[in-house]
Amino acid sequence: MNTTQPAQTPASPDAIERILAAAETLFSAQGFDAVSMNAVAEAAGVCKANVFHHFTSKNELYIAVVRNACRDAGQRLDELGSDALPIADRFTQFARAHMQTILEHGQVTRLTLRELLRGDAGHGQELAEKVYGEKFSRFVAILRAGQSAGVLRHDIDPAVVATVLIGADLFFFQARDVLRHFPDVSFAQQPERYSNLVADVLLRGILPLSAEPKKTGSQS
Amino acid sequence: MNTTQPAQTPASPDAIERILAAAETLFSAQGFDAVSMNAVAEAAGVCKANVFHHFTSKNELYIAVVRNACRDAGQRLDELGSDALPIADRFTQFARAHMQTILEHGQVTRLTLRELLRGDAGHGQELAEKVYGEKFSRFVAILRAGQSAGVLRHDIDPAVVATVLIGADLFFFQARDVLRHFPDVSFAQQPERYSNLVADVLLRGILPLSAEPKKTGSQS
DNA sequence: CTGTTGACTGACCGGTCGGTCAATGCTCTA
DNA sequence: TAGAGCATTGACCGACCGGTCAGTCAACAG
Repeated sequence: MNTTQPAQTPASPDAIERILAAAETLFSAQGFDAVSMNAVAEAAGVCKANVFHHFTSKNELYIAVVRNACRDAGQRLDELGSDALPIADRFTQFARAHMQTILEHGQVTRLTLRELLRGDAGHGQELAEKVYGEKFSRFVAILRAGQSAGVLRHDIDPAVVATVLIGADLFFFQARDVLRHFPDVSFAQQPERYSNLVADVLLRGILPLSAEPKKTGSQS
Repeated sequence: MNTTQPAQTPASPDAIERILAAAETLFSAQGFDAVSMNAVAEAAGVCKANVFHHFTSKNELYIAVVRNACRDAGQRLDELGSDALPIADRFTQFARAHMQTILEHGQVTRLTLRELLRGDAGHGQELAEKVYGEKFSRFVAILRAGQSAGVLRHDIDPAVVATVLIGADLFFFQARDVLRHFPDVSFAQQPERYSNLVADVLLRGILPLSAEPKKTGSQS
């Protein structure tokens, strides 16, 4: 007789989640090598041997953390449907959503960047490919649709645009604290404003394009 | 009586350089924590104690490596003078030079990116600020000059353009191996072509800007 | 020759690492 | 009540870590 759950394992799933949460925090903050299993266990409030009971090795725990963390990321990107909007607004909207996702899931972002920097055997590199590949393909598809509709230049590579946008956002995320000290930078602490500025540059370029169109408004 | 140098230390500077070179290779490839002083010593062909004889601690060795490595980077950027060239060509030239610098000094780039990802106490963060700040300011100055000359849009933030370009290049550098597996990406192994494409997008934007200007050539 | 200096080494230190293992609960079944 | 099954634990292991130390050796100075 149980309320709802059989409670066969009174604290075990709780422990697993606590371990994963603690490991995610520590790994994203300090990196793989700098985090000891003892530290994970202590932060999770369990014994170290218990961590090894649930996860075969440190590597498996790390992979589980990455996998678990990536699952939640990149969902906000789905809210940008609204095919009715003009392409420029959709683009700006996507840029802003992407930046928001990066900032809100800072731990996952850091984790992924660390994984990118490893590149050794490709532990979670497959993860990065899968997760980022999803975002990437979706964004490229939007751009391609814009090209087909004639509202985007035909002679650009959508994948380049996507790469530039993602790179610009990730670099902003990584280098905020450094950029803050550059005298030319005024947006280091205003990610939303940065997103808008980036989207503007990517949309219209930096050349006045023969005759400067002045303020053309947004569209049509 | 000596030729030129007293040669008081016949092999010592050689050893120091070998240690620094080995440490740079290892640190950039595996990161700070994953590299042991024993590995550095072995790769340098000296005893571990000798490494500690020349460098007080592992941290000091790491800082020396970063400092030594950063000194050489960012020199190729000086060759982009040629004020006579039109702004579009200068921009493309800078973008290509920046990418070349990143790729040629791959170890330093990786080292700097790792340093960015740490962010803790800011060991080499000052280094990153100094080195990257130099490139950054120089590039921003070029863009500002272009604005003053009226050949660049006035309503853009040059620092944003610089950030986007640097971020796009660094992300390309980090994620080449991942991007290679994306079906939409055709430039993962052609950094020069990627540079040109990025420069083109940044210069002209992705919007056709009312009437598509067709192939405008490079410049009047 | 003797004395000094500094590069260099092998052996070693305390400590921490990832990982193992036997034993102890605790819950559910019968 | 007996016991199967799993979560949990403390004690423990060998390996390796960053760092130290006493001492060797070659090159100079006097």
